[in-house]
Amino acid sequence: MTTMKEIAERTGVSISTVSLVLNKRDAGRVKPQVAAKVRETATQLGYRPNPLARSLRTSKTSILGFVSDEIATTPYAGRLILGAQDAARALGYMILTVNTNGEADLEEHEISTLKQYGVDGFIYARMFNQRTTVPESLLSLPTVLLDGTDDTGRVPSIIPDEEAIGYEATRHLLDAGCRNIAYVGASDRAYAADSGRRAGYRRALREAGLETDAGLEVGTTFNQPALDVVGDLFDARHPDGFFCFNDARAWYVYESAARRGLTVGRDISVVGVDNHRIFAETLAPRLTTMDLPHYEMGYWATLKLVSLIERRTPRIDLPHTTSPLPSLDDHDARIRCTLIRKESVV
Amino acid sequence: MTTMKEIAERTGVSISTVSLVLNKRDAGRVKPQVAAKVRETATQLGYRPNPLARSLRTSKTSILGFVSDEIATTPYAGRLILGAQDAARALGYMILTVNTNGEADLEEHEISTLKQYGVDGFIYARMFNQRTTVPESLLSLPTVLLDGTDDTGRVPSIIPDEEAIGYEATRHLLDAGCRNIAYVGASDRAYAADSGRRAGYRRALREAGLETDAGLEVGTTFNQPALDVVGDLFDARHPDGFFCFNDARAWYVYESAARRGLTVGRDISVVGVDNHRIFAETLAPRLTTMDLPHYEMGYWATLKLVSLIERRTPRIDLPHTTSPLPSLDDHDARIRCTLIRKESVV
DNA sequence: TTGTATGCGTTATCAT
DNA sequence: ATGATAACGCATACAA
Repeated sequence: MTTMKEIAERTGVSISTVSLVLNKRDAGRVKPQVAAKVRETATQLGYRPNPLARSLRTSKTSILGFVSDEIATTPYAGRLILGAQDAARALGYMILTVNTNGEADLEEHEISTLKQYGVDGFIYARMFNQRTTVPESLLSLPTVLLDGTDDTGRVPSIIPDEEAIGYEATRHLLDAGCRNIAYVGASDRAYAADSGRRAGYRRALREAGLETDAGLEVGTTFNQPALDVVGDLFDARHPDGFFCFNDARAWYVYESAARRGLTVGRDISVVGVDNHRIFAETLAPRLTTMDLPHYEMGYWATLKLVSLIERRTPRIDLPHTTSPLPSLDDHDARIRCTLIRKESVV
Repeated sequence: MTTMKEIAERTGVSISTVSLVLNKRDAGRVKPQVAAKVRETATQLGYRPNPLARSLRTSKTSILGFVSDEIATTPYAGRLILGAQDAARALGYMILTVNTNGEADLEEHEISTLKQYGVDGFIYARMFNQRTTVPESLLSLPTVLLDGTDDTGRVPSIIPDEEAIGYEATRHLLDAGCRNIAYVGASDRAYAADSGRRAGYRRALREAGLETDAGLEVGTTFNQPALDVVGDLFDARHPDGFFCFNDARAWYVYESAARRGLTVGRDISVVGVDNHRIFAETLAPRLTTMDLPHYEMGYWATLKLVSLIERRTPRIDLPHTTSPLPSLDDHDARIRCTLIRKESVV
């Protein structure tokens, strides 16, 4: 690791001068020839500043703390983190990831450890959109809530536009010709996204001139009880289209259909929000799935956080994305889910 | 953030004394009463050392670099990271995670950034056990390969004991009474685990006095081609038991069985290695799955790395685990997969 | 037994 | 236009 001192010695100037040049603070303060020489030897020696020493002086580490409760249990957590890290790299930041295993005291401990390491701000991430109380201990630093809905509205948050998701999914089924469309949701109230998606589903039906009907809306848990609920829905209402809260629910529809001799993609249409990605390998192309824009959400959370930290809006270029981008100035940025794979709805 | 300086002032001693006491270097060097007073005010003020300042002095950051290629694409990556982080926390380390998106030059850039931040060592992680060449640039620091097999054998690695997995899975089927057991593997040669599991499968058959038979071993890709291969296997050999490389493969068996009027758990037995965890929510309890010990692997990788860094074997206490633990002294630690959920084999 | 001095790599103030 | 110098928080050899 080459230091400013070495550059100073090789160039025959003082460390101060090197610092000035390398921090681009030489506007009419250092002779251009000297500056050029400094820069030259710097690149020649492969100089990279020591962020730790710098932060000792500036109390600014360019490190972001990423606090999440259950990194391990959901597969798409990775995309959240990936997006956050890509944005961080683009903006010159690193991310220190920490998980709390859902334990409050461990969470406090990890947060204070992160503060010790001098993080410049926090991303507080949930793994699905749920009502969340941001820990008091975070509020002393810039904080962004990711994939969660803040109870108190004190911190900005990045969440999927659940209503739009429900609307788009249902429109997709309507466009495919379905007229008797069911909603298979989550009965567990922890899934805050359920009500938004259901609302979007209803709006799409109303706009199409169809009646909403509570009998076509069910909520399930898992396994046999879920199969029972969906089976009853099949037998009582004979829907021709299903909007499923996630792919676990879609599977129950698929299974119930099979047991009745119906084929998804021919006799009935199914759109599911994909959480697990297993269907990309198995059921496709018989099922229409919508990807939640986790990558984009992670990316935008970092962008938002950095704009808070630096009190300026960073230049934006989000790679590989199809989602419409929210405004960084919104307190709560809702990201729409637009990616629909495997067009196979009848 | 309270500093040593503040403690020194409050206690009426010098910073050096405070440093000595707080680093437990006061063995007959500082008067016990003074030491006690220092410790008292330290806890009273809630002193936590500044790791960045310390590392500037010691060039030892207590930060580990975690380099992985595709954090996002596999769901169990999270468990690898979780295990690594839990171990890191227990040992007083933090983990700086970085992902390379499979791009070699990005990888080099991230590694050098990690070095800038002064990481004490690297965990180079793959997301499934595959042949891997560890980048040259890592070798200047202690490095452990996680869930990958090193080509050159230069760095220690933590991998699943694939042969044991294949053996245990097959034994499980044998114990359930199966006598005509098929292996549904992965045809893509990138899956290095395939050959080990197949070998374990064969050993279990031989030990049970059964013939191995290439006609009972297939390899699949995905979707319709996979369904075709498994369907042919059903029709040609009528197996009564299936050991499946992963749960995607298990699904093809499940689907093929259903199409032939056979029920898993009654007419045939299936053991699959669980990668995606979706089956816990859907197919269970009809399918027997084996969990890969990703959490433990992450944990052990960190433990191994820290023992390399500190040149001593850290105290060990792995929480919440059922896997037999490998010796830290082994160059390549193989971790057995022992967790079998949902006992439902006929 | 305790304190002083120095340096880690950087930034920033103030002379020159 | 450039260079000493101090300071950030901590660790340590050396002095007292």
